[in-house]
Amino acid sequence: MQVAYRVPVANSLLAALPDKVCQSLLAHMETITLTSGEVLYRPGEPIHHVYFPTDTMVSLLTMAEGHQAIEVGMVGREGMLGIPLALGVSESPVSAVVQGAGMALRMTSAHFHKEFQHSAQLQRGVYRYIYELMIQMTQTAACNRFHRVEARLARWLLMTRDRVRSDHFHLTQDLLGNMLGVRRVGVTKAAGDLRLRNLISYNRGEITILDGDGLEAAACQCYQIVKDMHDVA
Amino acid sequence: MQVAYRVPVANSLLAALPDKVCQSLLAHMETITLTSGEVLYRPGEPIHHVYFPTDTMVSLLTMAEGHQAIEVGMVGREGMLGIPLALGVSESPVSAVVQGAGMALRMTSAHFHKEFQHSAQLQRGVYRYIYELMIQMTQTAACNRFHRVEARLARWLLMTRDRVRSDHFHLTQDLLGNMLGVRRVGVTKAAGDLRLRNLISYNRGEITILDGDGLEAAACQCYQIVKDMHDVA
DNA sequence: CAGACATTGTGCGCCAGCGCACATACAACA
DNA sequence: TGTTGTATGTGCGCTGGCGCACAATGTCTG
Repeated sequence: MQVAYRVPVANSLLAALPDKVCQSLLAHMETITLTSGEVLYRPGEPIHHVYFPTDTMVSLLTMAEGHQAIEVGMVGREGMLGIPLALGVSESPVSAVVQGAGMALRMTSAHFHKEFQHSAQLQRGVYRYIYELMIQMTQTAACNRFHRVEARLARWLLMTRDRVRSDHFHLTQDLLGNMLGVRRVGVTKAAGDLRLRNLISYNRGEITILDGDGLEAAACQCYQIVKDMHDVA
Repeated sequence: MQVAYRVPVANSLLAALPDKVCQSLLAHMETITLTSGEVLYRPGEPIHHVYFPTDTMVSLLTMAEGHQAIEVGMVGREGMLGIPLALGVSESPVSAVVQGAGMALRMTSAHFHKEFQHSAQLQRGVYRYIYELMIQMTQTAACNRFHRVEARLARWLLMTRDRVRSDHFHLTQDLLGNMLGVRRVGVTKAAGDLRLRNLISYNRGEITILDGDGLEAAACQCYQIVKDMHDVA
């Protein structure tokens, strides 16, 4: 007789599912390592896999006419990539770019579709997550419009920390500029300021959060708003 | 014997449903007149009704710390209000404010929930719409970040026209400022410019689009992007 | 070790939009 | 007819972020 003990799953969307459902999903999944800069989806292209990050972070990016990209959402251990499938669409409207290298579970679209049809619990979890992602997106939209670069940078670093579960990650200022929708130089200035205040350190893409509380104080409230939402969830 | 002829439904989300499903929904709906400025949802408050606009337009707004609101989405005859219900959540994350006075069909949350559970077609339609709304939101987010007030104003007017199905509507510059996330004075300037170019006319809140094509030229491409998406849909 | 490249730092002029304050114009109503 | 309130127009100084250009590092590789 088999002992059914629960393997701790590092992705909280999966972990929240009943044991049976979760095991059934895991049976069709593989663990893969995502590397920084990897592009999981491109706008308009079909989705081949869904991903459940465990200790990595993936940015959702939109382009704007003649401009660089801008981040509209962030997916980590609290969520999944490939939600259009749950909405009956098989292509991604946004780019998905891996920011923090790390691990994720993945599964083919076909398998996901099958599991999704068969499990009301999975549906519930995914739909709930879509709701949360929409809140994150709208909050991000307002934030991108109103708040200063320094506060947005602080928020971004904190949100990334929460998803990657580490105070240290690799990311150049150039890429950060793309996330925040500002010039690289704008990041240089904002980051330099945060460093002066001993909140972070960085060197050639190696960023470390030194003072999380201080960074929270420097960030806009958008950080707390999105964080609270996920906690309550 | 009853003659089952098809009543033309002015809401395209409903109209796309099979006759039977559509009739079943209509049986539980009432037609109401929405007046400009009416608030249908407030963030965090429970959703009592879902709405299917026919010739009105409703703005979805988010607040940002210490700032005015900003529009993150726009719902007209192509969609519905109350999508959180379809995602298993009974409260709205955003404000929903009526911009263009007009008619809508509405139905209680309880009835909608029942119908939604029983009709796979309705689910398909609504989920598809959620997907489209997400695209609109992300595009709006990028647009709000990058494009100039004048282009965004032009886009807003065009999108409103498409939803209200009229070249003329009532809206003060002050309210427009809230939509676009800029000062009222910013709207005065941008609108004055559009007027100088004979693209629009306005007087104490009465706005008329004089030259739709010219306005499209003045708008950012975001207009076309979102429009194309709905057409293809 | 030298060269190529990637990353970060700095300076400078520019401008869209902000905040504030005030002026005008029109409408409604007493 | 005057008063009050709403809507629009204008002016002014300020600033955050932009675009551009160049300098100064650190890293990798041949």
